[in-house]
Amino acid sequence: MKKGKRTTIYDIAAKLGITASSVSRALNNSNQVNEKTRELIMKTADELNYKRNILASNLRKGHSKTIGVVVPRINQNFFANVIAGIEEATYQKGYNLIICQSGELHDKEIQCVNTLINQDVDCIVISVSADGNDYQHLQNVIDHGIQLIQFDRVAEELETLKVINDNEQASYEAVSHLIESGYKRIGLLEGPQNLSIFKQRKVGYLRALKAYNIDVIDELIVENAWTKELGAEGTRKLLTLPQPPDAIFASTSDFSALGVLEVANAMKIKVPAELGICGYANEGFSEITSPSITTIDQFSIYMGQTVANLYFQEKGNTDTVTKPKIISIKPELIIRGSTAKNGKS
Amino acid sequence: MKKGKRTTIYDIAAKLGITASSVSRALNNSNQVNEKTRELIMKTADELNYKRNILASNLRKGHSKTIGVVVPRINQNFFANVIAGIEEATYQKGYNLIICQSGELHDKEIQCVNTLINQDVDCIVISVSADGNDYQHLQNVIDHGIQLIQFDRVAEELETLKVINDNEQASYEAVSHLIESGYKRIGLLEGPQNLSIFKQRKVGYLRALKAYNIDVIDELIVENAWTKELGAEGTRKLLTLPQPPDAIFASTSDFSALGVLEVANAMKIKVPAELGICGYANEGFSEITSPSITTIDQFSIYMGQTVANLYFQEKGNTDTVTKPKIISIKPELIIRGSTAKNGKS
DNA sequence: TTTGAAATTGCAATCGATTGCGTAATTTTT
DNA sequence: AAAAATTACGCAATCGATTGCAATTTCAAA
Repeated sequence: MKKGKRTTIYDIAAKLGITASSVSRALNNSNQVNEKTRELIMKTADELNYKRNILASNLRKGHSKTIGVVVPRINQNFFANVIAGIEEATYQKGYNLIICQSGELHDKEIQCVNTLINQDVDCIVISVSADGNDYQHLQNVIDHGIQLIQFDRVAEELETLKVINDNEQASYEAVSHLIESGYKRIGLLEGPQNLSIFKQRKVGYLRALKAYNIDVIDELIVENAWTKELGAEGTRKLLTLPQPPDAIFASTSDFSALGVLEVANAMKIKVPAELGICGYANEGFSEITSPSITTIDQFSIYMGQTVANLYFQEKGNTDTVTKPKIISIKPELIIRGSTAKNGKS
Repeated sequence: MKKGKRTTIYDIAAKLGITASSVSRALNNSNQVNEKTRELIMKTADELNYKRNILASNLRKGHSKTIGVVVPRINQNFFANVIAGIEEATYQKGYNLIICQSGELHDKEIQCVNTLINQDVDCIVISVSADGNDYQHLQNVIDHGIQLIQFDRVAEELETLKVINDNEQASYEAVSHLIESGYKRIGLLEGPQNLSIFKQRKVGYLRALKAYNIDVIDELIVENAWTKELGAEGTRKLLTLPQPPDAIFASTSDFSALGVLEVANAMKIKVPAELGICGYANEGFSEITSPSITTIDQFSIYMGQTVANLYFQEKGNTDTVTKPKIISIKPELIIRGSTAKNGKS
């Protein structure tokens, strides 16, 4: 085979003295073609090393069998796992994935989405970036008749399909666990409140305090502490307070929880005896710190699969208007050493 | 805009009473179109919310501006980083990425590659799976005139573009470091030898021993210990030997190094005083274990960028035959607590 | 042997954008 | 103002596969 020369259905047809129509039909398992000629076609296709040109096929059929995914960062555990889950579920159905990363930049996110619309993807799956809260570009996706599925970080005001975690409940359970373990002054490291996930986690925190009749102390709540560094910084602030907290819920991530742990270590504050720590996301490392970090597992791979299956399910749906649907996955609290105040873990 | 109805260049042309040719030319910044009409076209395109149908465009142009990536697992730090690097570099050039994971399964790898050929990708970037060493499917890529770039885990016998780490040298330096730190009996956890990367790391290990006049002791070399569990298993075997090693080079990954560390801890063997440990890959967690693990950084994001740039560079190359080219990135030894035998780290 | 129904195959348009070639319109030159 | 040289635009084919409709063939029933 010559470089750059693909064999087409016409080549096959010519060789067999028939029409491309029949070749196409044979290749598509249409029952409108004689069994004998089908076999002949298949054999020849194989001999000529024929590979269908999907571009042409999709152009004709009006779909691309491609799903676009936009995430802040591909190389972040949670997102990598979700993508892995999506890939697994979509690959089986012959769909391809186009991956873009927004890098937490709203502008690049818009660019990515437009690129995907151009690519004629059948569906766009997105977890929005942290900055910006104007969602015209997402509305645009819908207007183009492309299925839109949001996951994890979602724009709540947009009525689309969504797959989320029950952040509030998970957060509530985490804080409840801290309280029941005997911690009394619980600090909160919170994330950017324009992201609903962080807002919900804060609500869960507040609800837990209320449930246990604990007053909310504003100075124990640190804004925007969603990286390891910011987490460490917030922790330093908290632990040098006249009345420092005896537990910190790093609601943004295990990374910030790690920052807490390192500061505590540096300040010779004993974890979990003098300070309880709870993170979020069950990153691989949370299990191997010492002490290991209590955290919340989000079932990220499963989340990806759920997104994919939701798409296929809705695709089969012939209703003209897809009604918004929200699937909520309940995360699981993983109790580890960092909150074993009384030796129980 | 109606759902499912995209505006085409014909719509624009009709509205303006001109031909699609001019619209196309205007949209492609051809200089064969009057400035006035171009502006008119642009404005109308905007009004009609026109988005170019890339499928049609690519079909006509004979390329897809798409690069296919096949890795064993997306959600593995190293690969996620490489992909992030590729994405970053390709996105700027208007290229898209289609991602597939082979799951370390040779058969699925073949499927993935065929899918990508079907998709008419301009280039396939691959890191081969661990099982199987028949590379007909890769030859097939070349035969289809698609650029093939292998990275990290490469099929050496295939003459393609490659981006690799200098595994042997890195391994040599790691083992040299162990020796110079005072360790004398150095065990090796090796990976599947059908993967060249693991073979090279073994060669580096052997070369270092030779350089320092240390005899190779076969019973200190454990085959196929490339997960945390297998690493732990191998370590148990090594440490119960009549003459156990005083250092272990987990040449496969930090995961297996972690396995080593946990077994050592369980057996109350002090690291680094009684046992030195060196891993590979600089996973995020290697920094936060106690002690932290000495390891080798592979510059994974940079590797991804290098792959992408290599593609663009070769694309510009008009030679009919692309000669094989290998770019080797020198990894860096990161010395940490797990090898600080004499207190020096 | 005819007739009718069913099974095959061919014809030609279509998906949307691009581009070589040719013609008309505009500008420049003399 | 006519001739020459540009410039702008249209025509029609093309990329490769799919599909409705028509034409032909096959086969069985009458």
